[in-house]
Amino acid sequence: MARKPAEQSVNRLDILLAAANVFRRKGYHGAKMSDIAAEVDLTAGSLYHHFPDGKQQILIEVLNEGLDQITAEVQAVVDDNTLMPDEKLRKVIYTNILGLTQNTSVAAALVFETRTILENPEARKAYLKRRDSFEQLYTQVIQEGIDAGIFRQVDVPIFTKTILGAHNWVGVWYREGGRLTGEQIADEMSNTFLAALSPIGVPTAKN
Amino acid sequence: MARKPAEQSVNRLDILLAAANVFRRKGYHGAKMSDIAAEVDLTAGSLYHHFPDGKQQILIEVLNEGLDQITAEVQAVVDDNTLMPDEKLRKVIYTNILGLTQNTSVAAALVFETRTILENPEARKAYLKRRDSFEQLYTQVIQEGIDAGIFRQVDVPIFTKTILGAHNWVGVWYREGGRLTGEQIADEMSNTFLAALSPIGVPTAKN
DNA sequence: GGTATAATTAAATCACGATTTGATTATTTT
DNA sequence: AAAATAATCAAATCGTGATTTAATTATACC
Repeated sequence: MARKPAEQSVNRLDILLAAANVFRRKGYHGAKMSDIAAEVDLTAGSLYHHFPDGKQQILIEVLNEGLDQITAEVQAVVDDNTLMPDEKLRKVIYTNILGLTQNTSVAAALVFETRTILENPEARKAYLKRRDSFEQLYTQVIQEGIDAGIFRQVDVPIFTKTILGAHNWVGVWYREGGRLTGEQIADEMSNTFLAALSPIGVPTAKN
Repeated sequence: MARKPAEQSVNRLDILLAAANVFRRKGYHGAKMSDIAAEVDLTAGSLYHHFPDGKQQILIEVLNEGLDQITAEVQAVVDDNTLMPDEKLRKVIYTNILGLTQNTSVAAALVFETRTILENPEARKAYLKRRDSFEQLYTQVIQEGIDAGIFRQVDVPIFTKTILGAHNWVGVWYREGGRLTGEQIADEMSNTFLAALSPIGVPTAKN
């Protein structure tokens, strides 16, 4: 039954990537089906052969695939029990940022287009669940470090959102061929957050 | 000539605020002129009396006003020469975050809708200039601290974007009436970045 | 080679939403 | 209370863009 797909025809993944590119340039609502189609040398109507449920479904799959992939990469680090909390967090941040710089279109979609998917009641719940799981990876690692006395006592949810906000933004401003490589940026940012968690030298709030 | 505006009629600022609210809920492209109008008890057509140039002009003014206001608040702190670099940065961060939590609709627009304005060639240049000036406020304060030997030697542009990314994200997730007040969040986050700049306890990169 | 299925297209359809237009009502000025 | 101007509305207009449809071409399977 399941016949081998033809070699030259486009597949779902091609289309998702193309869509992510167009979304980055114009945003979801600004992206015409014909724009996405053109990106893979098709006509607008042809997309409905691959995605019968249309434009919104394409967005949903871009975000789900994108989030799942980055989650898997980070999860692998979290599951590595040979790492101390500080090394682990450093590697988590590094992995996360490198992932974003390697696929900026999807990274940007995860920042800018999530809101759109959240308006869809069915997709909403599933997506929020995924996103919470992802966020959990960070809270978990940070909490472990605090419990182990390696990190100072921060407000874990806020610190997590601080990291994630900084990360998200990388997907927006990073451009290949810029002053720094993805690796250098990932290094610098993991240094920053590790320093922020260092238990010594905590400044006292003056406000 | 300039007659006093009628007491009950809506003014431009009402409309800009209303638009920001709708933009937050639906995004610029998802926001109908009738949605914005309804928010101030008008019909879609009436908006053209106040904004002859239409929807995009409304967005442009929302972003310009919003950015100008937050810039002014931060600038005032930067100009205070009685502050040491670390106190100054703390206060800058605090002020910035508090500003965002106090007007989340505009804050969200500054994150999500900037891309739209950048597609408009005329508005683009002016807006980028404003945004650069704003970013400069941070790079300047951070650099001063490094030069004074109070901060460790970070990559200033990256550190700035790290801070700004974290800030931007506050405007997205913060909700009034949540676990923490805007002040508490501002405190926590300024602690984080001040700690990150602390010259002692710098962890060595292991990647 | 013939048949079933997949991939694609060109040309409708169809709704929606920004903007325009031509009144109508309110307010201010004198 | 006119006259002028501002604010508003209801009802067109008008283009655009997602989706549908019916046909055409390509590929896989036997």
